[in-house]
Amino acid sequence: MENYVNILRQHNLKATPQRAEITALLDRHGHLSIEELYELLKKKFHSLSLATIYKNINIMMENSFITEVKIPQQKSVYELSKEAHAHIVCQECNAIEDIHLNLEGVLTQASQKTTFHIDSAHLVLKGVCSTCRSAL
Amino acid sequence: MENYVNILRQHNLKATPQRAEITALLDRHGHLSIEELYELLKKKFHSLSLATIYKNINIMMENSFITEVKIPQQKSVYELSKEAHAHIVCQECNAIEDIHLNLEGVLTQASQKTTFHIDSAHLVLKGVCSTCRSAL
DNA sequence: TTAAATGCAAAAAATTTGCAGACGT
DNA sequence: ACGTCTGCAAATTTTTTGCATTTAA
Repeated sequence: MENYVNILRQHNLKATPQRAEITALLDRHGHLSIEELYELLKKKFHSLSLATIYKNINIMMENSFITEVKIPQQKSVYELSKEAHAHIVCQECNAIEDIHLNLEGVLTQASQKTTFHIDSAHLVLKGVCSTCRSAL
Repeated sequence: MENYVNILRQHNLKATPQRAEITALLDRHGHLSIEELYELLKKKFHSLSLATIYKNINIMMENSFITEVKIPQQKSVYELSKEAHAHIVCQECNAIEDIHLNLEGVLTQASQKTTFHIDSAHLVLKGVCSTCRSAL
């Protein structure tokens, strides 16, 4: 947990216990929605306010400490910022996995087909995870 | 406009004037947010209710007539459903362009790196359009 | 010690619902 | 004529804000 305190400070965020726990939860779970975070945080901080979560999510995003992942047909989830990567989401159980892909090919294609200068790519794949697939 | 009436009916939607106009606006503008739609619709239907927009957006999505496009750091926009394609968004002026890309390469990569069975891909590119670029 | 964070309550914004009257088919 | 849609008002849900108190540094 001392770990999380340091990484918070590196992002110019005061290391409060609530923030350390948010960090720990995101680290452990990978991706969590606001309500999921709230439910989990409340176990440790009984008097926790939703407002605190929103304020922290917002400042953590401003400081590029966490990133929002917008997923078609679902609520947004948040993750600790890391190098660019894609996501794959299970349509059955909503499990989310990070997946590192080489997008050079598509980015080259894209630059040829548009007059935009491209800065970043956000890719979300939808499918069915192996657990759900074997359960069918 | 007769056109829009037909395409609405093909999707099992009663062709009301409000719906025809929503269709026309999406067809003309490509991508619109809820508030943009509301502002534009109000010009034609002074007594229009936001509730009507929400109800229509929802039923149109259920009937796969329109599709929501979720964009990082911005409000969602809606478009008439068409064959799968990616989007490129200007960070300066929020302009959105459709872009058809061949994703075979990444999908192949992805299937090799995950145990998920992949059904669809949602790709949003971020960058700067040529107009904004020359304005810098 | 001081600026910033928390928690609470209230406010604002976004979305949904219920219902009476109007309208599409 | 029937079932659905619209518009309005009210209800929910989601997110933000203000302020007194606490707390990290």
